[in-house]
Amino acid sequence: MHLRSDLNPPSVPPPHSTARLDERPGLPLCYAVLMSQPNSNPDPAPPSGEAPKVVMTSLERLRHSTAHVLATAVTTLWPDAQLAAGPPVEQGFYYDMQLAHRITPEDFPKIEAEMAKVIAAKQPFVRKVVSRDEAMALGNAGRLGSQTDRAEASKFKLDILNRIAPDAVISLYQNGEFIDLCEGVHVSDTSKIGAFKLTHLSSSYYLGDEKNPQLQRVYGTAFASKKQLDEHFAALEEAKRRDHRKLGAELHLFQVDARVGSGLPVLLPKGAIIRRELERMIEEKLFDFGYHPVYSPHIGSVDLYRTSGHYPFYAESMYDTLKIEEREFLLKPMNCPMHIQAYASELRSYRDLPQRYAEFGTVYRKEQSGELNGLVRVRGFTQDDGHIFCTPEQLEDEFRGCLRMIQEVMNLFGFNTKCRISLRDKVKEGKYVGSDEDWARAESVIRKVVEDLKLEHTVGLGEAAFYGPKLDFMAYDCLNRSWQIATIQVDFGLPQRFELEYTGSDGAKHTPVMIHRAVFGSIERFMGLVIEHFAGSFPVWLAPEQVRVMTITEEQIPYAEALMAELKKLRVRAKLESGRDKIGAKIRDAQLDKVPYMVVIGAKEAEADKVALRSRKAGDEGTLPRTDFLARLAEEIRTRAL
RNA sequence: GCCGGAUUAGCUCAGCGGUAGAGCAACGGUUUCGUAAACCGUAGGUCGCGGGUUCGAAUCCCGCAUCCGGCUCCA
Repeated sequence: MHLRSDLNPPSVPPPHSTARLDERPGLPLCYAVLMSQPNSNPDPAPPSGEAPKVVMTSLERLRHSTAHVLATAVTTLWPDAQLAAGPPVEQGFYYDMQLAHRITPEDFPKIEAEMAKVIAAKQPFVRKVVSRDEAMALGNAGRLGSQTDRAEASKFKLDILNRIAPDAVISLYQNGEFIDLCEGVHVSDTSKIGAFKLTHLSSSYYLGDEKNPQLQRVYGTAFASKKQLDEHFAALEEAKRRDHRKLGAELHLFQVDARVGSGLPVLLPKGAIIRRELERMIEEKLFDFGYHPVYSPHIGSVDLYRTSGHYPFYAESMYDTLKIEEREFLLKPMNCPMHIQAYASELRSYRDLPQRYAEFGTVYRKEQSGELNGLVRVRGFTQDDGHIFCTPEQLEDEFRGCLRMIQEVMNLFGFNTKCRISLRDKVKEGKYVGSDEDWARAESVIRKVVEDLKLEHTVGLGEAAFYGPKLDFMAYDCLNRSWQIATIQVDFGLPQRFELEYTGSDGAKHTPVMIHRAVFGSIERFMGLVIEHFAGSFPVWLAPEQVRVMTITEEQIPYAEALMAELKKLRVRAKLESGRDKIGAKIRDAQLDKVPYMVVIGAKEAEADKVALRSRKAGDEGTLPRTDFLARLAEEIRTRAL
């Protein structure tokens, strides 16, 4: 399980529901597009013949058209290019293509110059509805996604054509000599594209399938005006400033060092404080919600995971087994089988249920090197994992309890998470275990609770765990990439596989139901997202250094030290700065270290038993009695105020 | 893992075929000062690692490592 939160700087467009896409993941993307999108309301498509059905915002439309302009430029420069898909995406657009020339960033000016010509030519986008046969004929002549007939057929376009529903309307869009198989929608002509820029390159697999050919993907972005384009890049720069990897180094929170290993972060003292505070907060919630803490080891018999089904389901992302006296052990990839053993440690009666177990369980997974990312995607991480064993009758209430706990925690941070019901995709045979009835029962509980609470959500087909459906919560990083954080998973399967039982009021043996749940998901990931959410300016309860006391001259050191002693008694993390720097310099240092409260002690304060308070947020707050300050501070920490 | 890019002092970066540079930080000294930078000085780098080309490589070429952006994966 993995999760993200809403940390967007105001200037970056907020994430947006991807419900349409999620609901129909089987669709071959492109042909047209359908994706998420920034801004506002969809504009109606311009009327032209049989109007396209695609719904797009004006910005998406502009970007989709820019993707066609990119394709036009590319096919001018490299007529052999085979185009695949070119949709708008959250930050701009891309076009996937296959061509002999390897495009590099050095090619961008050349391509952009060619695009500028197309835009200057004011080429109209002309929509034409054609029969399947007409489209096939053009594809076979290499004419789709190109400017001329070619020796080689338009292979990807033909493939897409074959995937389009038999009764679908097939449309082409043409600008200049460039014709593309495309569902629409487009701006009226290329001159409507105000400002654009190619941004980066990557590769992609055709239709997103690893088994398909690898394509070159060119990304760009476009806006109606140069001003908006500039603002977009300025906002991106701003967003990068809150990158947890950058802040992690600047604020000495953590380090990922090759000498330890990729994806294996070491939390430095200041980062460790944040993690401890997060854990303490969760521990209080666990107590409130009636959980029993348990502890389990870092390795366990591979048989445990054979029984659960994790092995060999995920064998390729587990580390190799360790052999100890002829028995095989796994570096723990999941905590649940161990918690299951805790449940099975004694006979259970229905009177004992629900049993709720929780642990900060560290697990290790062989993540692909290209996926590693600071604290948010690592190879060893700690789940704030919990497992609830209950009767089927208790399931719904327990599920609600999990949801409430997640909401309480998210509210503490002001996180704005997105919620997704993750279901299995029945097409993917062999990816799941358990009976259809159990899957249906589990899904209905999730849907019922989500609907009762009117929780805004999307549906992710194929996102379920192999043993059951789940409700996942996503948060967003500084670049608006989504990460899974909290999750609640309903599982009828594992209790059966492990033959768990409880004695019912009827005296007969029954199988309990399990809920797997996590609030942070991965503590490391959550920390990374918290860092970005607050841009390193943590609320007092989380701040590694909560108060910095600074003196104007040496005269005030005794008073300042007495204050430090009091702070220590209150378990406030404070540091005394009594050096010979000017107060301006001391304040600047504290401000750069993002210390929430700065206390300035000069002769006047020492004399009157007061403190001159400066907050990171509001600046100089004037003087107040020492005791008032201490009371305010303690209260803010106790309530975990934002 | 795949495609592309990057890697120069603790940090941010300049240098791009001819003896390694700046600012900040660090360290030493001077300054006792009221809300975001006092002054002077010192030290600090086998230019990611390994090979190659060259009279000569931080600069060019080839491998590898790590990081960054995507892709794929994500119990």
